[in-house]
Amino acid sequence: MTEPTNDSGNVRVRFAPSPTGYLHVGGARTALFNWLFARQQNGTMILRVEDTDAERNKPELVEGILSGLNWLGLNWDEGPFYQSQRTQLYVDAAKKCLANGSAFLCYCPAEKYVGGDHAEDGTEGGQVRRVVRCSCRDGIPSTRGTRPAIRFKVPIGGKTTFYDVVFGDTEFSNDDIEDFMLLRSGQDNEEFGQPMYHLSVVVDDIDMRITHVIRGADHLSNTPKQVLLYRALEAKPPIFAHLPLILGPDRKRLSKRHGATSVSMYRDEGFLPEAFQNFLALLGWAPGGDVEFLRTSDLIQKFKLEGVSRTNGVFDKAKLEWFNTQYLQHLPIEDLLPQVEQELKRSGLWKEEWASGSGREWFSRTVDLLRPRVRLLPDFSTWARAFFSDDFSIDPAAEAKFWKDPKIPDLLAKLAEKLAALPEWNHDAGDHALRALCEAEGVKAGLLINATRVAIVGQAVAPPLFDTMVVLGRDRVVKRLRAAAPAIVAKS
RNA sequence: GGCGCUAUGGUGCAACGGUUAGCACGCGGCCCUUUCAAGGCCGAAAUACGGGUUCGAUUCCCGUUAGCGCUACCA
Repeated sequence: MTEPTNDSGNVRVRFAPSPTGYLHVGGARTALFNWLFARQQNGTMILRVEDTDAERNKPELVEGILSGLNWLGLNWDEGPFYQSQRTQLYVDAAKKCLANGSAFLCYCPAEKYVGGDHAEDGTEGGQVRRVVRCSCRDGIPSTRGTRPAIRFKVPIGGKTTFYDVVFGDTEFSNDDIEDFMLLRSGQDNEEFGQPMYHLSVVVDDIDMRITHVIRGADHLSNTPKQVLLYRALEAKPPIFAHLPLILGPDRKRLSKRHGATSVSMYRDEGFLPEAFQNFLALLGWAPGGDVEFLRTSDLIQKFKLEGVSRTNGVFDKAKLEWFNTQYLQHLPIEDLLPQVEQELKRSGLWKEEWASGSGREWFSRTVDLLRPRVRLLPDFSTWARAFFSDDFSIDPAAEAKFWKDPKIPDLLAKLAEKLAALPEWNHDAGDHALRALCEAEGVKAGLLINATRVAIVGQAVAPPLFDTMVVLGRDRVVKRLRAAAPAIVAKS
């Protein structure tokens, strides 16, 4: 995945995370939409790490971002490329702008250009300073003896327009665009310092022949600057598609305050990647119509940039959980098995005999029996532990709920012997045996059914009893029943 | 402050000039029942506000309001 490959399709897209944090939900959705579009168009997906800011960049985070993408099944065809290793390209481009008059050497102190949220110091007569046109752009250095930075020389007057697949034709007045920084001023012996975002993005998108820039709508207002840069570098701008932002329940931009915002947290909680993908795809996009359960292949087939919403959306964890249960319940069993296998390996309950043959069949039947009641993958190791291990404990709440009746120990003991003597072992045989016993003892079948469930799986909640007994096998069931009776007596 | 974007139930989407405004999550109720889920049925719940345009506006235009974004020698 590191070597550039020749592209068969002509669509080329990229996902360009900055390693200043983990892969968050919004980034994952951007990556997903790029990926869906690339795969559908038979195009090329490029991964580019935007690590030009040496101070904020944390190289160790790259690995987490890549593994998050891998977990979601979002693979790439070229890269990862690192901008920190491509500095010369950006410097050359900036100098080209300088040479053709579309950029200038700026000697102003940084504070002069500060605006917006950072404008406390830049206030002038109560007015917040915004667009700055300093004298440097006309070749008159504002300050002597300082090292210059390179700024883009935004045209005076006129408009910059571009087409966005999601937001349509968009235009900005050039007079509203500040002369943005291309290259920082140099430190020590450097001629110039680090390249800035707009420069490196545009240079790379040109160099990598990106055809569609699919990214968060927070970049919509940045786009005219980049369009101006494309022109200055004599390149044709790509097609833009800006995606609405993902917000927390309080309608603020999703952040750590909202709990889990990193995709790795969802992986660790035990969500199925395909369910997560399905959920994410439907946040800001819909195929039209009422279908919601869309597997990866469906998404690839139906995805359309034109169908992307322009409205910011709230991340709704309850809906994500619903998607997960849908996948747990409706996935072809063979697609679910490997995930459960992985979970059992993680928790140390896995046995090699379940890997193939009759063991695999048993494993498949058991998972199939369990899955309507599972919400997250780890439930297989915790709630359903008794299905995979003899080392399990009786849930105190289940005990309190279903072992109250003083007749229970005796009934369980009798049931054990009755089951042990059964000529055959299947659902109906167990059913009949239990009901016959209850009739003879004059108790309701429900009483013993519930008590038996607790005895053999340790839980108040489990699959239907007689199916559970079949899956567990006669030996286990009888053994657990025999153990339960004296245990109850001992406690009371 | 300036510029930009957005506005359908609590949430995610649908309806892209004509529907009793649809679906899903969540919520409430009922059914099923061997626990708990699942499933089935039913219910409460929305076009931000004000003007236009039109025979007719959720849909097109303008304004207001609100939210978000950008406004860094961050990305």
